[in-house]
Amino acid sequence: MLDIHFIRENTALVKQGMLNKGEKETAIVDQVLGIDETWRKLKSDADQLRNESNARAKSVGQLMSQGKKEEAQVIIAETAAAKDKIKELDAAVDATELERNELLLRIPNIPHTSVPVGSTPDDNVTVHIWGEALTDNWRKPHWDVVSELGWIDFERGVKVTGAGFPFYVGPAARLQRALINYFLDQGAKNGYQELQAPYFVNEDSARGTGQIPDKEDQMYTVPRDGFFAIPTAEVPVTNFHRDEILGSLPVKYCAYTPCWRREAGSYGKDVRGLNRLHQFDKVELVKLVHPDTSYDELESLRRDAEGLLESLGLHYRTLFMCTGDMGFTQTKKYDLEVWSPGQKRWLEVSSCSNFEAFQARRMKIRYRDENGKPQLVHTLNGSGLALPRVMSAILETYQEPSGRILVPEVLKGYLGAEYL
RNA sequence: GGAGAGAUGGCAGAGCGGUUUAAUGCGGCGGUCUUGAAAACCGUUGUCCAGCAAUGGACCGGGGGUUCGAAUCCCUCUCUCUCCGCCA
Repeated sequence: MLDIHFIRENTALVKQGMLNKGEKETAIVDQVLGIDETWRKLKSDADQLRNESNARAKSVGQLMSQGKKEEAQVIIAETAAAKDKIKELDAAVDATELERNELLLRIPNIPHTSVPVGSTPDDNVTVHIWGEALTDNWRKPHWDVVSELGWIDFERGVKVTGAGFPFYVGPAARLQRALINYFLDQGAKNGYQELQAPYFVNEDSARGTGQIPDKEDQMYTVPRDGFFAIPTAEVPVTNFHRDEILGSLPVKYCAYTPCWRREAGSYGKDVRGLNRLHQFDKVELVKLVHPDTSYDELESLRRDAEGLLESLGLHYRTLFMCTGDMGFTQTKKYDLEVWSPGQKRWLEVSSCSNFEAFQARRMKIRYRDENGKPQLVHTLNGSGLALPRVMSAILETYQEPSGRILVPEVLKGYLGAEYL
């Protein structure tokens, strides 16, 4: 969430940022400012009454210890009315604060000034292209490849769980495992500490990274225990340091986890084969950094992710996302899209974002500045990388006319074979 | 799952109804001394909210209650530890 002081002092900027992100109206900003003003008034009234009450209680104590019981009784009698008033004010303060915070959670982060203003994917800017697009017509889409070879069993996945929960069989399972190991090893080389994280999180964690409110519907839940199945490792890994003051920055983590997403409303070619699943594997990169360095850290994060695609020899492009195509929580975002030669289309395999202090404020993740005062860190994350679409791209890029699939050079050591 | 014990500042650890504005020690920071360092000594050192500031308020695991007054008493929840049970 945004700082209420910032909203107070930069009201127009916040409203413009909301509009650029595609929000239809900004009334919520005025609403939150009004409620904040009420809250501050109530709070100072309550503080003052409490101050008087504390002073009275203290003088009762003094009189009692001096044996002046009757004088003490007089003050005790005076106190009854004030007591009720304090209780009443406290209730009003709490209710107002709750309302204010609920509204604050619903105001999006505002885009960085460098971000192109736009409302559709056409307004995204391609900032980097690597490799050449394979366009041979003999290349089959990955779903044909895997069904002919029996490497991915979608039907049995439907039987056992439902659509979007496939089984990977034999070589596909091994390729998946090789990719996970390769990504984690590269993460370690780039200075990210490996973390094995919980696959379920509590409500506070889901709120910390911004899944709650409003995006609950994207997550699977375990109602009986109050858990959410993680939609990305970003949630547990960023929350690792929730409510902490960090000793040194930056802090960099990589983590492999499965991810679960309900993906309500998706259909058609978007969900064909491995394009969009309810459960998929991903290696995630997370950084907690000093505010002065966060945009440099975003560039190096992006390069770390791009390096993985390059070493795998996969044609990709990097998009600088426009204001309207960014999420609720980001200030700046790059998407990496890999070329799928069988489908002849781009597939998103990584999203690298800076959140500035938006998540850190919710999670109270801080460091100490040169004066020893706690300050909020900036948080960033990026996929490094999402597995199924990388796998599609490999199956389509490395297939030979004979139907065999060559193993990318960097994975040969992991798989111990030339061909899958 | 059952029984018992516990949760206090960066850490350790007192306090169990009114000089607690949370003792004391360690650690951190500043200083004296020293060519420099160590040791010793002196000072200082929590977080959050409102306020330009002075200042005021909140916080002793979370929530609620008793009281003029709660770290301290009561209820409740969560977590940790010890023992028993179960178990990959």
